[in-house]
Amino acid sequence: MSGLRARVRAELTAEIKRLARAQMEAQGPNDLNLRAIARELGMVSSAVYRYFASRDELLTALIIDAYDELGRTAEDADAGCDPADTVGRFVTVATAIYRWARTSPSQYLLLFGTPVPGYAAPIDTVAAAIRVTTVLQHILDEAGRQGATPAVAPIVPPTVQPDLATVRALTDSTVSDQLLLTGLQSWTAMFGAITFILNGQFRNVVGDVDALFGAFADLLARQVIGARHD
Amino acid sequence: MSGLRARVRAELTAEIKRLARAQMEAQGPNDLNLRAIARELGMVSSAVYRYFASRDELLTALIIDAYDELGRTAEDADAGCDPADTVGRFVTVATAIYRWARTSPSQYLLLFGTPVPGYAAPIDTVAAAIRVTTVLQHILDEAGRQGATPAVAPIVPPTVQPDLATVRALTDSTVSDQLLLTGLQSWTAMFGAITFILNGQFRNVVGDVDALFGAFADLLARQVIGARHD
DNA sequence: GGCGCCGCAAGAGCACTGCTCTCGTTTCGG
DNA sequence: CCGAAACGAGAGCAGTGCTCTTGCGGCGCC
Repeated sequence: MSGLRARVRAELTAEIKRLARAQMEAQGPNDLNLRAIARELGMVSSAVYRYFASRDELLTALIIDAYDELGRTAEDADAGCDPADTVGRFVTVATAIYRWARTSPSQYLLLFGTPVPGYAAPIDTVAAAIRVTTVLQHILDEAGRQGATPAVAPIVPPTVQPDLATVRALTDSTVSDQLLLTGLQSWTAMFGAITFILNGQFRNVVGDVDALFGAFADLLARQVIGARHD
Repeated sequence: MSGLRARVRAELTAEIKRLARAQMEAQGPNDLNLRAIARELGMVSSAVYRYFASRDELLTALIIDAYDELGRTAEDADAGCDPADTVGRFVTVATAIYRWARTSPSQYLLLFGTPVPGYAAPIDTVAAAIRVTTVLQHILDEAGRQGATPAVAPIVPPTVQPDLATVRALTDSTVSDQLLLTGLQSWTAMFGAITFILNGQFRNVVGDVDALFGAFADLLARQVIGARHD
């Protein structure tokens, strides 16, 4: 096992993914071109199929890698924070996610952009996707333990209560329905803002989008963790 | 002018767009297939180019139409509201937008999904895009006139103040920077939530996404229009 | 060590795409 | 009424994802 052949294979697999990422970064996340990758590798297109059975399979591998990078980015950012400062943690993690998204927009859009046509995310991606939300949820858990209450109390629809319960179970926390629902809202708002900025939806409207996102992140954190009564 | 030929041309143009929309709805917004449209029309592919010079031009036309539909949807929803009930107006408009997005997801994603590769939205689309935001801004203006204040006061970065000023000028309103920034945040949060739901990001997490969105909309409205001191 | 198997790259080829060009025909407007 | 413009058909070009066959090379087993 682990002969020369296996090593070469691993290297080539990584190289293909690297080139694929570079290509997406250069010309949008949607037109991943197997033949161009093969060309850059000095191979013929059919040879690439020895490493990835199809374009979708390569895409899946890239998605998993991206989820992992995103998760690691969030974890690293959170690790450098004062654990008790939940507002600071949220802002720090949000900023780190935003920076990563700006650095490699095509990878971010691979995860949160429009899914490619006919592509159904395999189960493999789910595990990788949980990582970043776990970080966010841990912050929420800590806030809950500190007795935090959202600035505006949401109305929790009865039909989503079971869903909240399963989400809560992921980190076996004890946050209230209201805090959890507000947290969910803030997370989608954060990812939504990043997607908006990346897609250029604020073009010709807001110049300093970095500052805008910073203001959003701060606002979101304080909307979720509004008051603390012990 | 307006001879038989012109009428046939207008009809065929509309028919091409109709088929394009149907095709997108059937198999994702990204693979708009000119040849398939020509086939369904009983024409040869080159004939379609008499009506749209390129795939991008057809796409642009569809985008403008979609922005118009979205704007009209928002306007109609707002028209049926008590003008003074700003929270109710926001929730009503948001719900109408959400319903439209669920009805024709590919059209919504055409506007708020990942832009197609290499496609730069022409100026024509900008005018159409303003319509829906104008509705939302009018609601915010009314709230401002009533002396509303956001539930959590945002920190307004100095660099975005001029941007806020230009946004404010669009409806020559007098809302405060804080209210306007919070409004901007709520709008991106709303569109972000819809995009999340449409992209299936909540799959296997939340079952009743309709109820979830309703809760989000209500929460957002009350976060923006928090207190009123006259 | 040798041998057979399997991984590998190459090349041709299929069905498809967006788009261009040419060529008769039809329709409109001065 | 007649030339110009608009139109549809068809062939064709360059490109795509993917398949199949054909040799060549490293690998493990006896």
